[in-house]
Amino acid sequence: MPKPFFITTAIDYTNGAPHIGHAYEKVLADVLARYHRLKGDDVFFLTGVDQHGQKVQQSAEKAGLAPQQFVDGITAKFTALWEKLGVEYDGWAATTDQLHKDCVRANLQMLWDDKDPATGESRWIYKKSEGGHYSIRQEQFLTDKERGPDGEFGPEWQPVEFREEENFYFRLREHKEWLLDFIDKRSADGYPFVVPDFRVSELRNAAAKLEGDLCISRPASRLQWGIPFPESFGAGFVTYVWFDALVNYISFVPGHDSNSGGDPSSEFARWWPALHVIGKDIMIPAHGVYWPIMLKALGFLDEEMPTLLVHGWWNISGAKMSKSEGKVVDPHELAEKYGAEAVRYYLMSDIPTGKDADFSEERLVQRYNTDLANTLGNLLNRTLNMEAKYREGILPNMVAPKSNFYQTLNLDLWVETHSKLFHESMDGGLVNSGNATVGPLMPHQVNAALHHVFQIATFCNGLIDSEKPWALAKDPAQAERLNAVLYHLAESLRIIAILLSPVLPKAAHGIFDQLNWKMDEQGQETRFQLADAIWGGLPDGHQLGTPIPLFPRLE
RNA sequence: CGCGGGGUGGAGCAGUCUGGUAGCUCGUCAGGCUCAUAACCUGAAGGUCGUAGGUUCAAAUCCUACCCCCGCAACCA
Repeated sequence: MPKPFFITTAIDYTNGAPHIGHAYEKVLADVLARYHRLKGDDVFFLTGVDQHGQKVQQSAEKAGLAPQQFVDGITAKFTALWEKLGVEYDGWAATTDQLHKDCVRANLQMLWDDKDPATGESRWIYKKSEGGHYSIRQEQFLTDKERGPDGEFGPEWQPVEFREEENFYFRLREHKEWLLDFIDKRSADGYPFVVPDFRVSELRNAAAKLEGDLCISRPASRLQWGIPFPESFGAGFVTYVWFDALVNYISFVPGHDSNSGGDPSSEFARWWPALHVIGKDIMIPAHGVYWPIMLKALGFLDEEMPTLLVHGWWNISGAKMSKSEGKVVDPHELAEKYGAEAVRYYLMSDIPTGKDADFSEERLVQRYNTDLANTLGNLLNRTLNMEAKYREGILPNMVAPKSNFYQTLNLDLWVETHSKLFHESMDGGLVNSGNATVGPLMPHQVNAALHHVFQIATFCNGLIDSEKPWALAKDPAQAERLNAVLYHLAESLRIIAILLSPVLPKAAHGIFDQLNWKMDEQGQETRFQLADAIWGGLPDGHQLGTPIPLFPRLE
């Protein structure tokens, strides 16, 4: 029975075109999804777009379009980018989807109907009237905390007006202790709620300061572009964006019945809970505070809570990305210029998961040339050329160890060791080194995993130099040794390609093609599996393909 | 004393939880090789690990104080 793996990304706000940060998050999730597919897990990868809210409404008005028309246009830019970058999701969460709207409304209804017998009122949602200074820009009421040193509200809030409003509120405050206990419990269990774990303390501090409840409605008078509250709440209310957007993680899961709210079917339960890949800016408060409390309200148990994978940011020349200062990078343009695989490789290799990094086009080119063109591409090329030159492309029978030479190369051992390190970087957990346990290791470290794969390629390049196949070829007495060397190189490349395939799916297949290793001959229908990454996969007398530079150098 | 992250050879980083010859990629310099995408391999130079104390046989790593940089309002992952 394959293990289910449910992974989501933040859904992107359709108020502007995608930039490099959007691309990073989706590629990261895609790589993790592909890795789990490679392991043979059942994967459901959900991503999408957050289409409601005041800003969209305003932007649409400005553009002279109906809101749906406007978001459809922006949404198309996102889907086109994912296609270009090879982001292959299984579910598309668009918040204007009827399925989702039904789910949000069903959830609200369920929380509303969950009455406290003592009072006859909902245990989760209450209505109250509040007056105060309202920031139109922020879509929120302001408190004295937001006042500047001069006692006035700063330009970041303007325009501000006084306003009295009746709204629905979701109870957060009374669940603060539960949330803190939950966060602590998960950490104590060695399964932190937030990865990387240095963010746990940040979340904990924020949660400890939690006061007040969350306003989850907006009067239709000022916001039409949203999901209307169910009629039982009374007319004229639209759902606040986070109470709408977060629910996508439930509504688009297969088997979820939009009418059942928090009473999911068994297929839903099989997928749940998720690994939520999000940016550090939306951990507090949305995903780290609102979401677990919402899930608790909907009847999810502590052991059914998700995990947050919080990634860092790509800065532009040392500073935070900024649209207003023109500090943005267009991933579409980048992929046009260098190719999708180059962009994927750069985004995955040049940032430690969870931390920030500096984006640089020069670095992209450098990493491409060094790792992909020189180390790996050239290794493939020289290997196949030698095969063709010395053995007419036919791999000698080296499936089983046939000579002492085989034992002395140690390449199979090296491949095994670094494959293991590759998996440890991806999976995390407790890791043994020598006879001591040195874990727990943080999971999802794609950059480290890639490093280990390239260690194999580097070792192969070194082996070629020390074995000198061109010299062996001139000495008939060394035929056996040459056979062993050539077989080892081809076999290593095959395994490298499998390990690399989550990050570089197209290049991996390029390597398979050149090795002439075909899926149908291996009894595979759609994709290679991790199970194929064991030593000895290339059969006796295998005919290799023609060498073609796989990663032409960028200048 | 608001919160969090960071300060490690020329550049970018890992290592810090679990103290024990300071590691990786790039760059520089010198050699080697010729199967290969002017690619590949080997070696060298270069660091008092932000500062000052403390603990210890031993500190980049633990403790204390301090200094500096970044994020915590918007567009925005």
